[in-house]
Order: sequence, then structure tokens, then C-alpha cells
Amino acid sequence: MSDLSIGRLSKLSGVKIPTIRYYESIGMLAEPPRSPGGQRRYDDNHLEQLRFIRHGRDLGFGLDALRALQQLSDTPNQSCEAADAIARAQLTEVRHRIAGLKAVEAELARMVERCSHGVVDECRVIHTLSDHGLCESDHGKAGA
Amino acid sequence: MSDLSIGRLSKLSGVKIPTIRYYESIGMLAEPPRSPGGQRRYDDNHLEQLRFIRHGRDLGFGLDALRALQQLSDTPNQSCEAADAIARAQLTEVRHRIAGLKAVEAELARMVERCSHGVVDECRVIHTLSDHGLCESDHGKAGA
DNA sequence: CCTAATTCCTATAGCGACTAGAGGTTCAAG
DNA sequence: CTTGAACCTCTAGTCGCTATAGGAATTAGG
Repeated sequence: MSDLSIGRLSKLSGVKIPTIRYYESIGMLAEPPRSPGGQRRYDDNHLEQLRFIRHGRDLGFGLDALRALQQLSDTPNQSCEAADAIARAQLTEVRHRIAGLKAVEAELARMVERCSHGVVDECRVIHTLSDHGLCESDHGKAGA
Repeated sequence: MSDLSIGRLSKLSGVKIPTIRYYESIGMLAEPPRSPGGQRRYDDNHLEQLRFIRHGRDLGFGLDALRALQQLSDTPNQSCEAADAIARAQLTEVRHRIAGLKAVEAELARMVERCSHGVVDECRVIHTLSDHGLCESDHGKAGA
């Protein structure tokens, strides 16, 4: 209803202008009508849609997952099993990342703590990087 | 010394072949000599260098940071202050990410827990995404 | 020694999710 | 009606790889 310019939509949603246009270009956000001069004019539905995306992104969902969730929320009579599954998968993923990062944190903390603050040749930081054998934990690949 | 093919280097270092070539192309890994037919022939120095990179990447360091750390480790008489600073910055970064992810984890857990397992219309997952007001915590942007 | 299977080569394009810049047009306030 | 802010499109860049195509070299077996 409110006839929002892209700038106002950006402020209200917390999503940057180029990102809004990007979302439109990949079909994440509905194409809005245009002013006579060709500028985008949004309404409250767009704002809601964009907040949904923003919130989902903040929670770490990928755009594909959000597309699926959007579709689900458009058909409210369906079972929410699918939505639940997506959220649970995301939760698992987040927990994995936390675990990985904690292992990394521990090793970085050890490195920094034991740094002799002398010359590079005796530096624990450099040495630890050079030789994984010096690590205590199995930090595999840290969460992206 | 050991005259390694790229495939053997890959296996010994845990870094994939295209990634090794990529590192060379951006100047992260020294260019090796070539066989008469033009294939790369590595030695133990390359292996060490690559393990250094690999370990650093596992700890979440960016390639730029690793380049800096590499340079430092090549000049062992310098003070290790710079290396220490880089590692500390990384530690701070990792702790921020963990904090962000924990907030995200909490909210995802709440969403999933309270899902009524009924229809989408009443699904906590969808509702929470639609309205950040339903969240309890301030999960800003989750760590990348 | 020859063949066949495997490994290697370059070059280009794509991933996710944006971000930055150039160069031009439209809108809104005074 | 002017001015300056906000808007437009398009291209290219970010990070750290990964994938593909279309060949050339190497190595193991017979």
C-alpha cells in the first residue's frame, strides 16, 4: 500500500539497495511495479517478504532454503514437516560449525598464549602452523 | 628432494590438485620446476609450504594473513610481534563468530522445539522467520 | 617397444551471496 | 524551474575454491 522507493524499503528492511536489486534479479523478491520514469515502487508485501529473507539470512539459511520456506509459507494448509526439516538441518549445521570453531578457538588460544614474544624463530604461532603435530586437538576444517 | 608429482603432493598435503594449481596461480605457492614434458615436479619444501597453508586455512586464516605469516617465517630473526597480532586478531574473529552462531543456535532450537508439527499456518518455524519480534535474542548477523 | 590406462596440462567458467564502480536518468524540495 | 539527492542499468570484482573441456605426458603391463 505504502508506495515505497527502494531507498525507503532498504531502510525499513535493513537490506542494502544493491542487495534488493540482486534478490530481484535472481527471483528471490517479486518484481515491483515501476513509476512512470522506471523506478521501483514497493508495497508492504515486499517489505514483509524482504524481512523474511533478511531474518532467514541472519539465521544462516541459504537462499535456496529460504526459497523453499517462502513457498511453504504461501500454502498455509500444508503440513509443516518440510519447514521443520529444513530448520532442523540448519540447526545441525550450525552446531557443527560451532564445534569446529571451538576446536579452532582452543588451538589459536594456545598458540597465542605460548608465544614467547621473542623472535620468529622461536615463535609458537609460526611453529604451530608449520607443524600440525604440535596441535593437541583435531580441528578438521573449520566451519565456513 | 623427493621429486613429487602434483598428485602425490596432493595426497601428502591433503590439498586438492586444482587448489594447488590455484595457489600457484595467485602466488601463494612457489612455482615448481617442470619435467621435460611440462609437468610440475615438487620437493619437500613445497610440501612443507603447502602444509603450512593448509593448517592455516583450517584455522580460518585468510590467504592474505597466511601470506604475511609465511613471509615472517622466512625471516626468523625478526620479532614475532606481527605474527602474534595476526593470530590474536584471528582468535578475536573466531570468538565473535562463535558468539553469533550461539545466538543463532538458540533461536533455531526454539523454533524447532516449539513447532506444533501441524500445518504451516501455525508453524513456529515459518512464523518466527516472518516476524523477528518473536525472537528473544538479538542474533545480529551470524558469523560467515 | 608398444599400447592402454592413468595422470597431468591449460583455459575458461561457475559457485554463493553479495559489493563496487561508471555513467546516465528521474524525482522531490524549494 | 533548478538543483541535488536518489534512482537506473551494466559490468566486473570479491573469496577461495571447484568443475569442465579438450588435449598431452607419463607409467605399468604385455
